[in-house]
Amino acid sequence: MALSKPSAERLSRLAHLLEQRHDRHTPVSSTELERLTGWPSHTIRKDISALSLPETVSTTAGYDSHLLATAIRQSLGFGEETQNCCIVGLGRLGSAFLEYTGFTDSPFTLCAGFDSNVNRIEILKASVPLFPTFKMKEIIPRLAIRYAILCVPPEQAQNTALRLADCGVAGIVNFTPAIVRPIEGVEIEQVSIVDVLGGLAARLAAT
Amino acid sequence: MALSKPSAERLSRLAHLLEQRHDRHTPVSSTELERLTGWPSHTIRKDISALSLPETVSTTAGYDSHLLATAIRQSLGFGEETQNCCIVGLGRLGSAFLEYTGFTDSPFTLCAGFDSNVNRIEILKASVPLFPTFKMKEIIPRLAIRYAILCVPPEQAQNTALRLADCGVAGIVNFTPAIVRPIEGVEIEQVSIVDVLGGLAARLAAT
DNA sequence: AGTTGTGAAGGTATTCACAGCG
DNA sequence: CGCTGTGAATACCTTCACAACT
Repeated sequence: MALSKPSAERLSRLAHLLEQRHDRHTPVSSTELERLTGWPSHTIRKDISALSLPETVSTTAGYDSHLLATAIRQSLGFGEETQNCCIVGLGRLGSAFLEYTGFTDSPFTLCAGFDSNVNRIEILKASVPLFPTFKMKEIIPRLAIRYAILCVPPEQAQNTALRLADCGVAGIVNFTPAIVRPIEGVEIEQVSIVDVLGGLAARLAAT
Repeated sequence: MALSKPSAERLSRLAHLLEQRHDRHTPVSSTELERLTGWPSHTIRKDISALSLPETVSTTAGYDSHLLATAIRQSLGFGEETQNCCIVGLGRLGSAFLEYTGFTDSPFTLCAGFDSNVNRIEILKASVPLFPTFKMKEIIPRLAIRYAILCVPPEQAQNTALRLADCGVAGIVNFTPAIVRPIEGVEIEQVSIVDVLGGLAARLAAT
C-alpha cells in the first residue's frame, strides 16, 4: 500500500495529535482534523484510507481517536513497544531536553544521555541514566536505542554523528548549527534553528 | 518565476550551508553540493536555475559560494538586512536557546527574550535584552521582530501563539510538545521533538 | 443534514538527457 | 572531460466529485 513520504509525515503528526486528545473515544471527523492541522479534509481521508485499517476505526460519525492513533503507529512500523531515544551532548540545550515533558503518551521514550565530560555526568541530575560518550558503542545496542538527539558543540557534530551511525542508530536529529553530511543507512534530520527559520521564511517567500 | 515550496526550502538550506563555508570563493560544483546535502545534483541545478541570478555567480567550474548564498537569500525575500527573532518562554529550553551559537553568519538575529516571570528575567544573564511577556505588543513591532521561537509550557502554547500573531509576527517555531492550531496570516512550524522523531520514523517506514 | 472512501483528473515536482560552454 | 542550464518526459501527490452509508 506504499505510504508516500509526505503522507507518512502527516500521518505521524496526526497520530501525535490524536494521542494528545484526552477524550479518547468520541469520534473525530476529518473536517475537525482539518481545523486542527490546517490540511484539507480530503487529504486527511486519503492518507488514512491508504493504510488499510480495521473496520472498527471509522464510523459514520468519524474516527475513534485512540484506535486511529494506534492504527497509524502500526502502519508506520511500530506497534505497541516504544522506540528508545538518547540525547548526546548535555550542554545547555541537551540537558534542557532531559527534562522535556513531551515524550509522555508518545511512542518514543528517552532512555539515556551521553556526554564526553564525565564530571558533568556526575553533577547532572536526571531521571534517565547518563553515560560517558565512549560507552555509546556498548550502551546503545544494549538499550536498543534507535534514535539520537544531537546536541554536542558544532565542531563535534559530524564526528559524533558518524560514531552514532556506527553504533547502529536508525535516525539522528541534529540540533547543532553545523550541517551533518548524509550517512548511509541513517536518516538525518537537520533541526538547527536557523534551518527551521529558513524553512519558514522560504515558505513565506514561495507564496 | 514562482519558486516552488520544496525547492524554496532546499535553497534556504543550501544558503545556510554555503554561508558556513570558510573558503568563500573557490567554486562549488553541484556534484559537490550533492555530496554535502544528499540531494541529486540535477535537482540542485534546477533549483538554482529557477532563481534567475546574475551571470557572475556560476562559472564553468561551479558556483561562487558567497555570491550564490546572497543571491538565494535575495530571492527568498530578504536582501542584506537581517531578520529579527525572539524567544518566548525562558525556561530550561528557552534560556538554552539564548546562548545558541548558530545565528552567526545567518540572516537571522536573535534580539529579544520574553517571559511572564519577571523574577526570572532579572536573574538571567543574556546578551540580548529580556522583557516581561506583557510588553510583547509594544516591543515586537518596535524591534521589527518577524519570527518567534515558542518555548513556553505546553498549556500556554496556543494562547501565546495567538498573542504573537496579534503582535504581527510572520512566523512561529513551536518547540512546545503542544500542538498549535493554524493561525491566519502566520506560518507555524511544529518542532516538538516528538514530531521530528515521528517524521524520521515515518520516512524510514515509507521506504 | 452529516460522515467516510475512492476512482479519475489535474497540477507539481523530480528526473532524464542532452545542448552549450570553458 | 568537467561543468551549468533547460526543455521534455515521467512520476508523484493532491484535489475533485461523487457514491455509499447513517
